[in-house]
Amino acid sequence: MAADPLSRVFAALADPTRRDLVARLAVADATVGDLAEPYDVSVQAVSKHLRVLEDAGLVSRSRDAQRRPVHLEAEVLDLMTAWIERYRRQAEERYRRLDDVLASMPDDSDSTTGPTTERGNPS
Amino acid sequence: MAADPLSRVFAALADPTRRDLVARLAVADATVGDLAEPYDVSVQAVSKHLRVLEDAGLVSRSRDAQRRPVHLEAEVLDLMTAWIERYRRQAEERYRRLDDVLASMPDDSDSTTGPTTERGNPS
DNA sequence: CGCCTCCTCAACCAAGTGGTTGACAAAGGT
DNA sequence: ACCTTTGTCAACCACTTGGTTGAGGAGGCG
Repeated sequence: MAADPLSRVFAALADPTRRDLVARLAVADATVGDLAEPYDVSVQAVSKHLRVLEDAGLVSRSRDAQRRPVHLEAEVLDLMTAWIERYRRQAEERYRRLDDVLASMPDDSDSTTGPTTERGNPS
Repeated sequence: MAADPLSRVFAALADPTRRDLVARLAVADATVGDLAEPYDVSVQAVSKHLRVLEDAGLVSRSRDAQRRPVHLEAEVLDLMTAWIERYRRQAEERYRRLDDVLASMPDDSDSTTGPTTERGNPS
């Protein structure tokens, strides 16, 4: 399974059931049984989902008698927002610069096809 | 494949190669060949990755002769940040309230074990 | 002690994923 | 007109995934 943390977090949240679990855990800690109840899948399936979330660092399980209360570790979410925001902003910045270029260019029928012209090719 | 848009976006970014593609596309549009060059996988593999990104709405492909310049559609990222932020904030809020409760409670040796006590059990 | 509850582990299965290779369409270059 | 470049489609493969059932461990309860 994907070694890097970021992939694990993204993958963990790529499942609707898992996202719903996170949503519910944002409200309150809960036991596996409580969490499983609304969905019509087995408790084992939910337990597996929780393990995925745990491996992603999104959730922690402690002990309370036979119960294993699940707790949301929300900090990991910042990892994602950091990544996302970085590139969203970068893309925005690029569009802004492109607009500037286009604005300062009266008309040039060759470059209207695409911005491919200013590509910085590696190697 | 996961029907809902949010799952598709999360799943799309759960792969390091795909995240790298997004990162590079944030800088500039590029052709499939350009994008494939740095990785030591086939062009077909990259083309597949791009399709996943496209299905997630993260990327669009146009035409320029035989080339198919790929363009990043950064707006979809907001879908994710919206989701993430919502629950991160909700969790934070909860911790704040819990702190308040604990602060207003001098000492109660029974409730120190866990916050399980204030669980709102359904049905 | 014996049972019942809560949960995980193990084995299995169908479907999806990331990769490969091979064939081929589309468009230019010569 | 050919050949080359650029990219997709299709078939195939190993592996992962989300689900199932069955067994079992850990810990109260009568």
